[in-house]
Amino acid sequence: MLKAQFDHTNCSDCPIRHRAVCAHCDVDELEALEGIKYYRTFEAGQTVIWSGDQMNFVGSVVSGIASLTQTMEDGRTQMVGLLLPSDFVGRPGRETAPYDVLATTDLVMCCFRKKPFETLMGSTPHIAHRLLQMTLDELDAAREWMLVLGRKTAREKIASLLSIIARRDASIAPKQKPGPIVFDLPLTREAMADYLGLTLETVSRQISALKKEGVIELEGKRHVTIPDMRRLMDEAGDDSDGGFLV
Amino acid sequence: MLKAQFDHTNCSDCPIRHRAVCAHCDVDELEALEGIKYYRTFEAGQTVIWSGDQMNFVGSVVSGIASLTQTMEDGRTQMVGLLLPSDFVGRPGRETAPYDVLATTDLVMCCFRKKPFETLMGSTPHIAHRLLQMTLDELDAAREWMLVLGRKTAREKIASLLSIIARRDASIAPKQKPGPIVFDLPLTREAMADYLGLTLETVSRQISALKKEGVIELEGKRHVTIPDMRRLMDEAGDDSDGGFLV
DNA sequence: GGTTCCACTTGATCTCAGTCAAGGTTTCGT
DNA sequence: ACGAAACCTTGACTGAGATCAAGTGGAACC
Repeated sequence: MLKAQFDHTNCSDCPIRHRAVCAHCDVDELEALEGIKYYRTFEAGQTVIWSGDQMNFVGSVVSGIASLTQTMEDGRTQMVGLLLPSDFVGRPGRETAPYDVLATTDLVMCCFRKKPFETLMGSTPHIAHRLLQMTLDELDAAREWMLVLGRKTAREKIASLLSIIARRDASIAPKQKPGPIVFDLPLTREAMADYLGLTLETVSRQISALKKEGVIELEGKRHVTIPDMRRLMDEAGDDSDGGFLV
Repeated sequence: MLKAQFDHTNCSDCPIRHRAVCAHCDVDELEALEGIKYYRTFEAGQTVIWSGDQMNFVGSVVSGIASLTQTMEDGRTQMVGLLLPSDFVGRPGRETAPYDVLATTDLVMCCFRKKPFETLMGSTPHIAHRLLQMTLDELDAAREWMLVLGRKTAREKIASLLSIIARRDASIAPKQKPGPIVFDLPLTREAMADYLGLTLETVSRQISALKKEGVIELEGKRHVTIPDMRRLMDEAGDDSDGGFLV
């Protein structure tokens, strides 16, 4: 039994809550994964993969944040997804990347070579199922975000983003106290603007406004405290506190 | 061999290009599908399923158009997907619908009872694969649409929508001549506005403008001719004519 | 310790799309 | 044929967010 080599205690890099398909948590056929799994690290700002490039791996984020970004010829850009630790990247059965993947912060990814991974998927229906589930989740998140982009005001957009990051952060370090939520913004104002379909100036102004009105507290430019999560979510226009994730 | 009972000639309702998982095209285990497949029809404006409802079927659109819509408490709505003939609806492994499904026109759907369908999926990896592929396509389309919602001008949004409908229409009746493209708009101005994150007045104005400038021709309010597809796509800000579909 | 660079903030102004309002057309029921 | 209800168009005005521009604060690098 090879399992011992790959169990959680042997893999300090991977967080326990590895939602993605991963040797440590999901696959008994560990022999099949030996040699096709590897780690890659990126510095903040580096491009993981360019839109249109050959994509010969799939994988999941171990630490750091990556973004999926689309760009028009004239330079307008829209972030179409945010990859937080445990999120999966890649398209089984797709040759090229449909958008740029950028390391927003320093980034560690746990990758699998694509071909063998696909083979494994063919012989392990359980993985295909898992992947389908995850893709459906992503689709829901994308569609939820369409409502944000299409119908919310700048202020609501900012509040929506903050509450997503807060919730996501809390679930990774699930010390869910009833008290204030504290986290560091992993995105620059510009990255937030690209995610929200705004300009960085508008982002800055709205954050200042939320701060002045006490909805959030700021220490420096990135360290955020949310004294009352309920209030933030009201600002976001969300009714359901039902957990949609990025 | 039961196949004869279900082959294309026996199913006048279903279009040949049934992209979805369907007894006629994809499954040899036809016995398994007998009794779990049925047709439902809806009139324009009817609700197929409400957000939050129990969803006990999956299926695909045979004819007509359905929309996936999200609504905020204050009534703002955003369409998050358009279901054209051959598109799939439903969430294997999900209990409740995440958004409203509305019949935008008169609608015929080819449905499968969910439980047996899931069972079948478990025993037929081929279907799970197909479904994963389709979900990934939908995800790409949703993300492409995020760029439209977040970064395009009203004019570009209209042009984007028209070119999607035109392309989609052409692929269903693939008589792809190089000449002008002709089709009927399946959406009201209001529905277009909900899809594009605009108001119906703005939609109307932009369509009038495109008409005045000869980018499109209109006969009545719905019958559209596109004399030069290339020009429309320039207006949409799309560079790649690469086929992204709704 | 100063210079440089980068991320951010704030102000002034402009513009695109939203809002409010009125009127036109088509369709459908009686 | 008439009236009502959808659906669509157009105009005048308003306002949220974009654009342009100047300035602040902190970290890194000689």
